[in-house]
Amino acid sequence: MCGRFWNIQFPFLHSRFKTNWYSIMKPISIFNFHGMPSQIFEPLVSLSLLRIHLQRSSFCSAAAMEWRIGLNIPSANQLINAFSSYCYQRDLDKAMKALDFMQKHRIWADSVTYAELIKCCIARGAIIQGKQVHQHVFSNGYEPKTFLINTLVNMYVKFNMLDEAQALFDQMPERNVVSWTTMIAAYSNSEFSQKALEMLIQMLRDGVRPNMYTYSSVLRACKGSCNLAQVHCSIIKVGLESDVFVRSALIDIYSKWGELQAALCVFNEMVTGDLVVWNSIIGGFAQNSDGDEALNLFKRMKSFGFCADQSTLTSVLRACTSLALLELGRQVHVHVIKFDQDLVLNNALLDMYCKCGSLHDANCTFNRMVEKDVISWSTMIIGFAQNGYSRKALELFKAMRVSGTKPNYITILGVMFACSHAGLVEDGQYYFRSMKKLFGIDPGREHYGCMVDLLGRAGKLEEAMKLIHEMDCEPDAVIWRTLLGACGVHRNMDLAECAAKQILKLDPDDAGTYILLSNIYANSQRWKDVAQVRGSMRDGGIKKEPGCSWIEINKQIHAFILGDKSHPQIDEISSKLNQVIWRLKEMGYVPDTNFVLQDLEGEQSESSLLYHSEKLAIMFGMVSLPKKKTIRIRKNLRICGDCHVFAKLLAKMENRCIVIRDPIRYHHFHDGACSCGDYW
DNA sequence: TTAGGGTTAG
Repeated sequence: MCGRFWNIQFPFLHSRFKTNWYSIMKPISIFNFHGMPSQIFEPLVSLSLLRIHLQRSSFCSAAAMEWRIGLNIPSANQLINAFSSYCYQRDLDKAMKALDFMQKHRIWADSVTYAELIKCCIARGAIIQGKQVHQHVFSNGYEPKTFLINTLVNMYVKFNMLDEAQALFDQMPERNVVSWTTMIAAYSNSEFSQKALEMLIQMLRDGVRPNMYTYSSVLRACKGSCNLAQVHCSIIKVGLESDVFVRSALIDIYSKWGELQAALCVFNEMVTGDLVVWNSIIGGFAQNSDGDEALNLFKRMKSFGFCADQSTLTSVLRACTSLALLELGRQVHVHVIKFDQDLVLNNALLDMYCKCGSLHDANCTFNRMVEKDVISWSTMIIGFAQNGYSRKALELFKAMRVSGTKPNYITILGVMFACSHAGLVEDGQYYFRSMKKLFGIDPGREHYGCMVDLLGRAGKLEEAMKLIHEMDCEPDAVIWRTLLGACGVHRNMDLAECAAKQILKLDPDDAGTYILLSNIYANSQRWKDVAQVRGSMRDGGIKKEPGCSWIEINKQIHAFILGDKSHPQIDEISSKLNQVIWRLKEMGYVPDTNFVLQDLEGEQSESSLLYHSEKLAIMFGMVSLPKKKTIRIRKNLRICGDCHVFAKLLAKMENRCIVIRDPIRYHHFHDGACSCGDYW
């Protein structure tokens, strides 16, 4: 019992509810209504019976007992006190029974107690009870304080009942900064984020000064740099730019809009920050694929004495994922153990192992996870599919369905990716045709893209083209590029020209399209057309992105670019490469100069082919790592056919695994074969 | 005494 509630805090209760025999008698009928057996009302009921009922029965029956046996006479104060006690104990059922009693007898508690009850309703998702509290505090002319109405508005927001929240907000006789901020936060988190910005303007017009709570909420509603700049100016004007909540929200929103330099400026102005501000800036860089900077900031954070929490580690893992830093990722895993039950962190760990090509570690992590959600399952399915284990991906999808986890848009995309990369045309078509019926998911542009890939790879180019024309939405450059790639494989010149035309309409500077088209012409000996494509590229100043490969050795990342001889060990690497090629040629390796044509910027000779960046990176792995250690490479462009053959033969000759991650998928080379089954 | 910031899959 909370002593302070023994004092009547609302003097008007005396006038509304007089504690006399008449008023005490009234509850008796209520108690009977609640089902008390009539014999309980006999005056000679024993104390032990009372104890039993106090333990088993509701507040109302206990209060009735107390009154009947004359041990205690419940006054309005006592009833309010009991109600408060139930509210603070979060005993919702008893509190609601007491509330019902109070409602019938026009008794009101204080705002703080109702706020506690509302918190309890929110925590339990008890909408009906929450509405009863709302009705009670507005009944019989009672005028709740602004504080209490704010709490009710917040309750509707938490129940995702924005219309009810807005209606109550509109009825408020006066609104303070909390009232406005509650609604602004609600709209910022909703699909009506523009409304949050409109409310900020209305609030200022009403003469209510926004505070740090308001700004940290409204920032999330900013769409684009224009809104953001205006809100940022407003923050500076009211002198709130140094608040850590506002600062982290600013960093976060600038990062979300890709304005990392602006985010960094906000961060660098900080004199005393907290862990969340550090997490905001690290997360910002990690999410914008700048893993290097994210890791640098993480090092700085540690030098300032901050300890990483689950959010920090999640971003650090994401940085490792984008850079394919398996060894560093493994070190982070040691710290993840501290937060073993954190689902989001475990999902990030799982993704790191998948994207770093270590499926064994990924599978162990997945199997150890106590809690799995749709992201965990999707990550593992996509991980299997991208690493060339399509059958395992489909088996896991079946297990997911058995587990009862509902697949979503991305899960189905992963399943279709598995089908397209394993040539499982019938399975892919089945999932595509039945996804709406089986899972309630409408096929989106990406699903169509997977189907075009599936049909195109299988040589069903006309069917792929037909599907593009059947799409509900406009096909984008990615879909046309997929078709163009398939036309290259199956040498369909007419369709290739049509697809290339569509891509260049949508993305006129796409170097990849010019190169693909040029290769298709070259493979058919159409040299005039090859020259025309190259001329267009030259005239348009369009340059191919240079091929680059990265390898992690002793926590250092080494980058290799075709023709770049700046690496300090380049002589050793070149010498090793020449030895290896000589030995491979003895095994029957013949450089496939068809692929020289892909490299329009480089020398068109066998030597340029032999110095493709992944070959250099593999050689550096060979001279730097222990003999049996897997060599893991990440590269920015798709692997060419010659490097693919080279890696397969080398893996067999050296009896070691080589893993190459390209922008689309992974190649695990082992014993003369690749996990992609030469189908990529 | 009500309102606020950072983390996961294509």
